[in-house]
Amino acid sequence: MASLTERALSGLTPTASDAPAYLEGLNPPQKEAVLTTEGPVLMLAGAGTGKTRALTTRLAHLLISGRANPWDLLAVTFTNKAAREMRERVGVLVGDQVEGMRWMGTFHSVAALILRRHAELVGLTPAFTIIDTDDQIRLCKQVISAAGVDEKRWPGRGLAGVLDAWKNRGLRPEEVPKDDAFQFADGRAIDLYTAYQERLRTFNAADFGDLLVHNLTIFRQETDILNAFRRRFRYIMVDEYQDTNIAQYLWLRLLGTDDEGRSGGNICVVGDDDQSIYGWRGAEVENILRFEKDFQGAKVIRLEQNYRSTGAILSAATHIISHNKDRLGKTLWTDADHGAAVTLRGVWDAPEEARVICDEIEAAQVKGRSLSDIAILVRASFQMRAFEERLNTAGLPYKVVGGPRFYEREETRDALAYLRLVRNPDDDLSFSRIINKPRRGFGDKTLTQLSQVARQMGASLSAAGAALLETNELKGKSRSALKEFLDNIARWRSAAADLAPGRLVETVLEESGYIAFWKASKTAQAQGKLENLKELVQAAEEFETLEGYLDHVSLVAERSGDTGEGQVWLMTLHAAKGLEFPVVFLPGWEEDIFPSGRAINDNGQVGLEEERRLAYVGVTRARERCHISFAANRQVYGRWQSSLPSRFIDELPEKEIEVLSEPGLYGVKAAELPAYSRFADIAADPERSYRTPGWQRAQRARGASTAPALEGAARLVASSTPGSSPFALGDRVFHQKFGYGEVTALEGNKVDVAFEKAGQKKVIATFLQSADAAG
DNA sequence: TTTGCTGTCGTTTTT
DNA sequence: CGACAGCAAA
Repeated sequence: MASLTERALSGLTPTASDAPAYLEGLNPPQKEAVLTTEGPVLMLAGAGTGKTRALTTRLAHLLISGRANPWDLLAVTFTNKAAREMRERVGVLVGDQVEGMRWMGTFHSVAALILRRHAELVGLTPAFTIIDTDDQIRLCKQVISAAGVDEKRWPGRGLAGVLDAWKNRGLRPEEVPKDDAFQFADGRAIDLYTAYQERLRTFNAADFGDLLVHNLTIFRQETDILNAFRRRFRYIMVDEYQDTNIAQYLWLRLLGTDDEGRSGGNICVVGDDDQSIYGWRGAEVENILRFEKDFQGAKVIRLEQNYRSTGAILSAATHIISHNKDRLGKTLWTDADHGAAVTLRGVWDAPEEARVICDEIEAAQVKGRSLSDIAILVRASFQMRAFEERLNTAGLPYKVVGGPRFYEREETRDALAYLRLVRNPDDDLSFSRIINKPRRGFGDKTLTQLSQVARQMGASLSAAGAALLETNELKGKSRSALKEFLDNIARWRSAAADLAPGRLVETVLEESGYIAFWKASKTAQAQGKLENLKELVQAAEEFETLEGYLDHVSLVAERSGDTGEGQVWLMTLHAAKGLEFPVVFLPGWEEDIFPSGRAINDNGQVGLEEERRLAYVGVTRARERCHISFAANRQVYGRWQSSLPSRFIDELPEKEIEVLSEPGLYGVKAAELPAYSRFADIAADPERSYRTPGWQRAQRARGASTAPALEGAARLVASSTPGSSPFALGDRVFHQKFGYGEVTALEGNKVDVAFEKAGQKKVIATFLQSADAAG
């Protein structure tokens, strides 16, 4: 008897004319991914292969074919943005039904939903508060100090990191391997974890990691609850599976299993092992590499046809990623034209890199390219400064993606603390945040006193405060301030039942004097903060309950966004994942920057492979044009350093690359890296490099400013044997940034120089002149 | 309470 | 170098 899948797949045969319209235009693997509804499915979707389309069509197919009700579909993503996009696109296919998909959201929002239903099983009430990273760190500090651990040596942030890592692995305090205790505070880390969890429980709060870990606890303890969810979630979809951490993986394994515990549920995970770039925050590439073993009978479907990039760009990306070892393996291909070559350019330093790129952007704009078609993707945010400066001078509007978000701002967090305290008077973190904000004469000293009382009583700050008011211990201003504060909270609390969230927020902010506090403030940011508070009230007006609103803010609230229309995009490579742009600039391809020296230092080969995936992600963002560049000198922490071109540059396919650099820069690594000498040849060929528009533009742009040193260097290399240095031990030399020095060692094209001012450095011979010539 | 000094440290970031 | 935290002094 034909399985549902087989019957569904029969719709693919040419004779069937009644294939549903939503399948039209899908390629065969995409169709297969949509129609293979039963059993575990791993959809390996390369960059730009129409993953989201397949995924949303699959959801639509499950609904339209009547296999699942909207409210029984579990569909999880990592970001709210991805969840929203999925919702929109499924909505286009299925209409109103999408409204009923309440289990479509981020891992955290779905886990929070489940936890609210069963909070009491982990010692919380359904109204528990979700605390953010900042509160987490503050709480860690408190725990550290309460435990008498040296706060100098063991900062709160460090503990928060350790706890996060454990929670990412799904570990409760009693489950942490004993040896791991030495990751922090000389072996006391697990005790601190226990104390931290106890305090969270007394506040009736959970941090982000807890949402998942508590879910695991509930599922494991209460089989009935787990089975109820298993029956409900007959179909599960997971986006970006390569980014899941262990806790999320365990969560999915529990849910994606049938009642009898067989790992054969209808779970469909979508991802790309080549785009796993979040190992450093707990993601386990292993999860996706292991999927076929974890879920018996899993079907692997590869989406390999790329609809985004030109052949040249794809070839560059494929070459780079092929240097990684642990891969499931995919071969991307395209019907698109080969397109323009990927360009590679070496420049003198970061400011020049920014200048050259901005010149190209201006040139593209003149040719009618919209600025919002162009993106500059950097490895680390410190690289952005040079670009921002240059974009400003050039008068090019730009939009930085990333940075602090709305709910992370001081005023938002203060306002939220008031609301949380209204909902949950035992929320000590919120209490201590706002008890003296605005200033009420209840300062740190009194707060410490109150904390001690609270600890002795085993009660929250609010409760301890109320008890303290019964006695005569507090006097004067601090007493009246505390009384007024607690009375206010109680009054708002009783008012909360009858007031809409928007009205409540307004009332609280007005009556607490918080608004007045900023109105009276003379700081430059005060006006903006008041506007943000208004925005906060407006946002609250869209919600029916305070709970719904607070969850929205802690789990869903997003960056203040504008569209970036007519602006150049500037962001990190991480932030660019999932996006695409017609024109992409990838600056800073230098050793230590990209690949990041720290990634390799901390994680060796694994770290390097993740960096390489990041390079792959970067290149595959480009649709039409991709421009890679590197600088020979860079200021790091205020010191000039010479840098070597990234090893990833050697992993590019030569024939796809157009070298636009000044020829002098291509002596750079000839000695070490074979690819380099070949690039050097290309660069030395006037047909290939000197006549390119980029070269000519660079010539023009350079003008007279930095020219002498560079051309000096170029001349020098031209007259020397490639790959060897023209200097001898003891030569007195001059370097543009480091000044005068003496050669102390020679190693191929690299020279050790004792500089008079800058000290001992290893530099590239190309950038040295003999001191006489410079003199 | 604000100001200013010193010291530290320095990827990537979502929830 | 520069951001920021923590702390001492006014």
